[in-house]
Amino acid sequence: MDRRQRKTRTAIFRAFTELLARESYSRITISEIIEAADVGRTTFYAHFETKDDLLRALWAEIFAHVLSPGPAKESTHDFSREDSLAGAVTHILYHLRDSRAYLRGLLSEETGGASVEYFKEYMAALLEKYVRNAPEGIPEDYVLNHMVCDFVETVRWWMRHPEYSPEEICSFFLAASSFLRDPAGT
Amino acid sequence: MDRRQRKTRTAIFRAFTELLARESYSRITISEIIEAADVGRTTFYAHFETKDDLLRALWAEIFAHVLSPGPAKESTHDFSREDSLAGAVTHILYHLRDSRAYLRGLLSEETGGASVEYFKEYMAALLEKYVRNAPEGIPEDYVLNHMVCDFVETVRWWMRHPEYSPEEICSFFLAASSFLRDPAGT
DNA sequence: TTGTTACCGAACATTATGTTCAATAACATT
DNA sequence: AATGTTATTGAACATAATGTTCGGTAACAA
Repeated sequence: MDRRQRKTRTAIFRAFTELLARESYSRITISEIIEAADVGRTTFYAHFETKDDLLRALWAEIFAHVLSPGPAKESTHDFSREDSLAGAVTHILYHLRDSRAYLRGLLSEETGGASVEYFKEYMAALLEKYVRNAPEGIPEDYVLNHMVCDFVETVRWWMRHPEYSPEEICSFFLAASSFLRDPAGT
Repeated sequence: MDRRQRKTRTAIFRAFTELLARESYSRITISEIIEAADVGRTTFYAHFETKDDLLRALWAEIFAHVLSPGPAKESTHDFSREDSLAGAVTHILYHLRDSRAYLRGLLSEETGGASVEYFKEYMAALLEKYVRNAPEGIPEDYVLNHMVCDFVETVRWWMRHPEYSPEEICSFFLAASSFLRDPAGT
């Protein structure tokens, strides 16, 4: 990729996340982003079609990091057995904590539903395989939807109570999610 | 209240809900509402400060109906013991079903978070007294928040699967909500 | 060196919000 | 029925944000 393109792209992302740390997504205007990133209006639209497109790209970047391969190269934590439910959830929570400065702006109540929906899509893909033991007669997609919503809401709650550790938050989530069963056996 | 005021107010509500049956809240413009209600621009702003204000008023109206007093005058259903959890939840679901035509537009994913937040506020007040048996060490507000989110998500799911009855939906919700305990004993 | 590509900024069209104001019609009161 | 009050109207206006167009400039890759 052209060095110029890379520069503008990161400048826009940096400006966007800095703004998200201070106000919620829906209140941020493209003009604000342009000014903060110090790029021309035309340039922004050369990279992203809409503000929503930028949002989608940001979520993709967050989860690209969460799902990054390699034997747990991140320094902040290390779980040898991330195929366990608690391990996987805690792993995700650690990564989300790295983004906490602007994650609040992404999940705030005033934020339009779009942002939360992107989050849900990624989480649905991650949690799907852990959904087990749905009581008889309850539709499967209801259960998955439920679990994803629970996780999102848990993270949202966490943003308002940052004093808890990823492990504690994980335990709250697991305690509240009666349908989630660990296929590996805890 | 002045008959003219009443007329415009109901005209605006009617236009608003009709539009909500077709598109989600965030996509509806005030100009659309004005045109559909066939009232002057100035008149709209004489009644509501913003579109959000109209939204708040609509939610208030919905729950005014849900919470309407009297010994179950509604014809669609009758529960003599609505102090039971299942009874209360089913009661609410019946009322929400009456609004299903536009409720989907109010809870749709594209809708800004505001609408869902109003819903949550009312539901938190209604469900609060049923929250029981939170596991040791889990904050109470986390649990309540969780339950409310679960209910909202349940209703949202219901809008996409209208073939289920309020009783069935109630059973799904109760099965998924491990923290909710009926103080009356079922 | 040369052709390509990205960036810039200013101008412009478009759309939606919210306000102002003078005229008109509906209302309540006596 | 007359009168003062209040609601509605429509047009005009200010403001703000989105998204596009275009000619010029600078960075890039060969």
